[in-house]
Amino acid sequence: MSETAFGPGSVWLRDEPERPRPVPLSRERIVAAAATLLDEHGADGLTMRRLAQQLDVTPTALYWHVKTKDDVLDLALDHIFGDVPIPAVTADWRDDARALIRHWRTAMLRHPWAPALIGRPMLGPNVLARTEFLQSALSRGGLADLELAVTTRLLANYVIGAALTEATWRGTADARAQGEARRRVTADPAAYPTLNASGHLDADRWDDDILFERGLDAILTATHPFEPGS
Amino acid sequence: MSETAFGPGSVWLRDEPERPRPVPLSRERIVAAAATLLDEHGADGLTMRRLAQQLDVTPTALYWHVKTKDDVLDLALDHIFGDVPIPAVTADWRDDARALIRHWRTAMLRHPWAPALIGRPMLGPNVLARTEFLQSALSRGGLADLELAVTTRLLANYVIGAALTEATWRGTADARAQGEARRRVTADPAAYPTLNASGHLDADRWDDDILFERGLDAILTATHPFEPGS
DNA sequence: CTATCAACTTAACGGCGTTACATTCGCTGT
DNA sequence: ACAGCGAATGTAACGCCGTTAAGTTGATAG
Repeated sequence: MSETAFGPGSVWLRDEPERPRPVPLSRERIVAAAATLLDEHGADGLTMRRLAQQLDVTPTALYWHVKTKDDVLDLALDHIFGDVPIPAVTADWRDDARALIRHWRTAMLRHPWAPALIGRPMLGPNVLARTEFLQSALSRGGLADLELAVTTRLLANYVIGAALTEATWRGTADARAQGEARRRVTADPAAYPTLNASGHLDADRWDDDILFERGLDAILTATHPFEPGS
Repeated sequence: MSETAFGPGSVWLRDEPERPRPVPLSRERIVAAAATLLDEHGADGLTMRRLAQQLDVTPTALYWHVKTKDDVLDLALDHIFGDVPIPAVTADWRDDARALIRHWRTAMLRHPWAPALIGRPMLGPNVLARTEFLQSALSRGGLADLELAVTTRLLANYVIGAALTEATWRGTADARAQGEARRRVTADPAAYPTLNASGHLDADRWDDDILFERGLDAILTATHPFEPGS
């Protein structure tokens, strides 16, 4: 015993909090917590107050590390792009591009709040790194200048649109609206002949993964500048 | 004078409001006002209170015609799809599809808040009508079953993604972030060789309209089932 | 003339993002 | 050992938000 049994130095009598500030706050901790909250409660479930509570901190403390809530969202969006694996470079540039886009979509579907958040800059380091890989794969395939720009945008916009619509479709709340829309379509076959014939509103007529993959194939096979091997 | 000069019947002394309820409220008036407000003040600028004020009504009055604010957003989104002209059917199904998609993009860019609002059902009557036209054009081209579903989604996702990213890019606030991103990229040419070479962050290197059009061409020329004329 | 019911208002609740200001913590120089 | 100081967090509050419960009006029908 290094102190007298119940002297003022006894641990049990001191009322200081056990771990007053165990881990200091930081931008990264905030962003990680935000991403978790978004995964659990959706986009509307993220509030500064909840975020602070999750970090054992008052809401205002966040504003030391972050300027505004929109900043948190921007950072969270770029954060999850860190989950998109950058594939190894292979001999087939098309496979490389395909792999990246596939990973891209998968990551966004794993965090369904993310697609809806695009509509923000998308200029974070993680996004930039993925874009660099994509463009390098395409230019390895011989694309340059306008062709390169067109295809980059085509692929990026396709995966963004796909993730957005698929994430939307999977939202549980849609079930009712979806059913009502189908009823409206089937009720008026004259107005919607093709929609009825194709079963476009039958959610499970075609598998989303297959549809996406075939679309991706269509883009990439349409992309043939001069074949570098010829 | 049909009344005594200052009798109780004089118009000037009666304090009844001139036009107590000139135009009754209605779902359509609400949606139209919402769309206007969204155009003027952006997505964050639409408040039930502001909306009510614009309609000379108490905020709560809106809730008689509409269940929730999200309803207003859904309706406003479908509303602007009414602005997408449905092209006349021509001999070239590709031209038909192209025209619709073009109109689609134009409408969304005219209302930059709209792309960010997708991430909602998109099952309103106006959207359905446009989708019907698109699918009918494609099936006129000989597409069916899986091919039809793939191409429909490909086109829809492309235009959605394009509108979303373009509307984002044009947001004024991005100027700073955009500059900073470019600085980061140019500062580290080893990490972003292709991005630097291609000028992917130079916003005005390529015209958005041209990029979109070429991408659309790529999709449509890649789409050749059996040519119906052969 | 009164009953009904749709359409709107009054009042308020709880939660939100954000700010101005006070407080504490941890270090640095003496 | 301690003063001082800036970085990091807390307190309190402002104004706005979406939404609800309960009252009030105004036309219409019996």
